[in-house]
Amino acid sequence: MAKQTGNNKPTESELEILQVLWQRGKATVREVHEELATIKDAGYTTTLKLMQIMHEKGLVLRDDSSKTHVYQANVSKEDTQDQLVGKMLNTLFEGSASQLVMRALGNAKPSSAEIAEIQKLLDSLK
Amino acid sequence: MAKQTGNNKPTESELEILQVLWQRGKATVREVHEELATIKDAGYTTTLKLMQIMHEKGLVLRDDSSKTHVYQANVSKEDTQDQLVGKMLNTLFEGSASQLVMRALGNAKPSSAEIAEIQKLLDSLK
DNA sequence: ATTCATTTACGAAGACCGTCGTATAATTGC
DNA sequence: GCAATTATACGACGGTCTTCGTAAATGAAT
Repeated sequence: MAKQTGNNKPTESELEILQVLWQRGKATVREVHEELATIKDAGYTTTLKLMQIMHEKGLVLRDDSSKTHVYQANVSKEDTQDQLVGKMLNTLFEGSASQLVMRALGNAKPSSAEIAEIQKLLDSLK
Repeated sequence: MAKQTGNNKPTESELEILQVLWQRGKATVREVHEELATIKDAGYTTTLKLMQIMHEKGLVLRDDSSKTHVYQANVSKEDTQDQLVGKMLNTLFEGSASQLVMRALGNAKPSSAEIAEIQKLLDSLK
């Protein structure tokens, strides 16, 4: 999976599309569009155009051997998460991960299973 | 401190300015600009314009009783953090706070003091 | 008072983003 | 083969963001 080069972070709409691609692995424009249609409404050509631009940017790979092109993500979910979490850490939490964690945990009540999982990670960090 | 109304989240540049205002409490355009100059270079009027727009949007308060206006944040750091963390949770972590936490903790090695603090919060959540 | 520096106000340019309309090409169904 | 459907390509528009130039107002210095 290609490393993300610096400051070309995906936009909001591109993230939505990446979400679908990360989940499905490969997908056509139509498939992505239908799935997106459940959470927003935009025309088919809008999704198409966005995915074409993402292809130009290198955010996705495209198999155009048949008429209906098949897309897949070219950036990993993990790298993207790191990139955006990192940026948020700098611009909003002065680089303090624990502050971010406190705020995330404080608001979104995690289940006890999730708490246990974090507990485990915490132990391994000590 | 005014509640943030829905989807008018501050832009990247506006966040940089808010950072300065949160830190200093009150500040003139010049002061904000000088501080920003240490991390980016843009003209003075650029900072001025941004702060004027932020004032229109209600992101900052302005005291213009003297020629040199004095600004202060009109949105709290905490609300802004919640707003952006929440959005990131939805668009990148499928609403799972623990996943976000894991990723934040995994990358930015927290000190043992920070770990202890998170531990405490975790206990209180159980 | 006249200059000089500082400040605000304002407009506008350039870039990017999301949106869509429309044209063209390919495939399918009859 | 031909019409209908489905896909891609492409241009363009409106909005927002960042940037800056320039003019006008204010205040300070001599």
